[in-house]
Amino acid sequence: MNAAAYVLVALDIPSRALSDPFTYAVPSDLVDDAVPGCTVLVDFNHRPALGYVLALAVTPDALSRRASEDPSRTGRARRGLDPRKIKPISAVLAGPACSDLFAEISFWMSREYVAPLSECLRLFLPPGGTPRLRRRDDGSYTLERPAVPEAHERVVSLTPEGQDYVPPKTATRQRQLMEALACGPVTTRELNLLYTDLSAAIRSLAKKGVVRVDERRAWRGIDDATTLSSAKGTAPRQLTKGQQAALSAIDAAAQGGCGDVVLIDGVTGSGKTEVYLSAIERVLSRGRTACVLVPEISLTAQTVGRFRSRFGQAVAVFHSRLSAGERLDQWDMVRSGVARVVVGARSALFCPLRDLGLIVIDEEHEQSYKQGSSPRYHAREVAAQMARLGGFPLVLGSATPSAEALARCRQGSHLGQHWTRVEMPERPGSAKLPDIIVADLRREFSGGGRSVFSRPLREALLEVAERREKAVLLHNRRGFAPFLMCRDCGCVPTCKHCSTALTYHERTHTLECHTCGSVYHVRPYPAAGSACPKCGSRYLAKMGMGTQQVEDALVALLPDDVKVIRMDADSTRGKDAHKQLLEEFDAAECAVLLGTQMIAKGLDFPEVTLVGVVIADYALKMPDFRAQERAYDLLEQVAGRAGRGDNPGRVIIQTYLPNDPVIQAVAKHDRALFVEHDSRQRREALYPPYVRLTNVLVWGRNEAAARSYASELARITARNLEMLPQMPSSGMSPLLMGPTSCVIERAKDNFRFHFIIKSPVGLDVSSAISSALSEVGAKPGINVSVDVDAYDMM
DNA sequence: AGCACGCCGACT
DNA sequence: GTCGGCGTGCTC
Repeated sequence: MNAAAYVLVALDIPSRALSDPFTYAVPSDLVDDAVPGCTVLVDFNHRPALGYVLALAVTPDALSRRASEDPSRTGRARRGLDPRKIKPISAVLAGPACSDLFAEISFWMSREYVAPLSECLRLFLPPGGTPRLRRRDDGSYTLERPAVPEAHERVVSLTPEGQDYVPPKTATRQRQLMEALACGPVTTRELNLLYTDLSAAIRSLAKKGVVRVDERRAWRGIDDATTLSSAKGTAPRQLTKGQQAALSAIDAAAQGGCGDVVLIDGVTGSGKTEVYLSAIERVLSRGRTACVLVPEISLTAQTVGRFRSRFGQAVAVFHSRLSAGERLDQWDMVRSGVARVVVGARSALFCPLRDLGLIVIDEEHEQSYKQGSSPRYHAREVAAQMARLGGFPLVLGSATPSAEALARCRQGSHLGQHWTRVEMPERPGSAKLPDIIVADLRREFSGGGRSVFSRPLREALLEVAERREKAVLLHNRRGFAPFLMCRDCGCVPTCKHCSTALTYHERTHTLECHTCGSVYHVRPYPAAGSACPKCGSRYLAKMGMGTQQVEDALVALLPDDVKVIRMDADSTRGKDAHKQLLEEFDAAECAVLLGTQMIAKGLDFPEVTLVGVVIADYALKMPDFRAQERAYDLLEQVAGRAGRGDNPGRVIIQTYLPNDPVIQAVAKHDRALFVEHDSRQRREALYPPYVRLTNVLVWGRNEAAARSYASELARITARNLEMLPQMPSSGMSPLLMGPTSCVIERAKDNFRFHFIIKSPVGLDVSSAISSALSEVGAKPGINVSVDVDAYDMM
């Protein structure tokens, strides 16, 4: 017997100060249950605490050595642990529920992203399914068990003896039941859909031994429509050259066993999904499992359907719209091994797949792969780490790869992994690239045009109406919202608690703060009573355009028989609203789909002959070094919606900046033009991927305290950065800028300060910040958030 | 995180 | 003389 007497436990207390695991002894009666990944109750500092078992050992030394061996730990070396201090674990509360890599990946994430270990571990836990400890007012603790119950269903089947049973002539219900069971077992739920209450018949036939009823675990979250029609989709007979090249690159990476990365750089419609499916097929045939990440926005029934029709029952799906019960069941499908392929958003990376053999990240450049709250990880980086540890390939796919991925492929390797780019240029079938017309709004304006639509777009829309075709109109509101401005003094109303400009909501006549949610009632000019908060002028007027306003202009322009469908965050709030609106657009004879970026991704309607971009400039002129990349991606994607059928289609982009390189590159179908422009700018201004960029945010109610904490933290961090072994080959030393107040200076009555670190790739910024944090120490009322490889720096 | 220990002011 | 404020420090 090799019973482990000791375990390494990570406490479920989210504090950076408690990110080191603790050693506990295992009483002999718990030896069988205390396995890695299980939840335990321990006594910690004379009070109960929850923890997760990370590793087992026969002696306590083995565990402490493991922790101190870690070369990245910069604190003073862990002294030998006094064996008398070791306490036993009190109980095992839940079984192991984790993917194989959970302990190593949590450690890595905790260090890399300067996050509490327990926050990283929680990502791996069953959704809403672990016990929690609650402290009551009297100081005692109570254990809360998971609130989401498992679902079961009952299956009725014919017994061997019951095959030939003939019900009495008068027993209609029994005959119906026998009829239904003739082609195999049926669930009681299905019987209730087809017939009226058969429960009495089931009961009496079960008593006679003709049928039997089995209860089994039900998997909520599987769309019946897609599984019932699971006519297995098969691979196309012939793959394109590009697809074959991509597959052999993936094979080579799998053979290598070093966790190499393959970037599939293929235009929209070049068949990337087919490459994923084929690669997954090979992984499954080797008895391993696969995980596919898709941006939340394109996680539609269409996408999931492709996987389910190929792999049927074996596919679990994770996205934000699942209910708690559905989420738990999908998760259990993975844990129990029923599902061997997972398709989901960012967090699907952490579901309990065993023998993971492949990770695919589709639309690799998408921002949504970066988590916006602690631990602020990037799914691409976590996946790369998993691939490295598991020795399996990571496949990235994109039509507009991120600058980061392109740079690593150009380099050939990154942090010990090979990065290979495979190009898939061809668009199968007859589909041709659409013509792109840039409509110069400056000229429109000076010519007296005050309409939402320029002449070319107006005419094109009318032609679509006349020819009974379809059009897609993009109105991107990200980073831009309608606001009020005083025409006399130029003042823009801002939130009392936050310094953000308030957005104007026409329907409710309210100004809303999108940082804290405050609502102010106001009416703009020409309503009576409109007034500027500063100078009192009546001319407080609306600026910018909401989707509503574009919709109104569209309805006014087009004849009544053209259907106008608006799709944005507001109109897709309901459960299936997204799907319903798309179906409506599909069914219409002649229609215009007007929407925000959600319409740019993944929809495939061959009858669309016109794509219009109402104004491209909001996306371009954001104060963010990635704005150009995002704008290019958005325009490219939306342009790809045209010309999917036989008609090549037209794209019209309205802009005040017709000479901008991004617009030019899109218009000329020349990505190289954009990549060259963007990478030159990034290199010159020292932005990723040429450096790593880390944002450290400090906030608190007391302005002076927050400011001085930020400068102290910055000072110590700068000192630590200098102490790190430098990287002369990079040609730069780390740079710390700030601290300064944030773009959003105040939020929810907190004052916000931040500093930014630009460091050579490969330098351990995280440890410099970590040790600065523990040196400066926590201060009540002051919060710190560290964002390594930050995306949002407002 | 949370709680104990500890060292200085205003109270029965 | 004690009660209690919350500033460091430790928890396997």
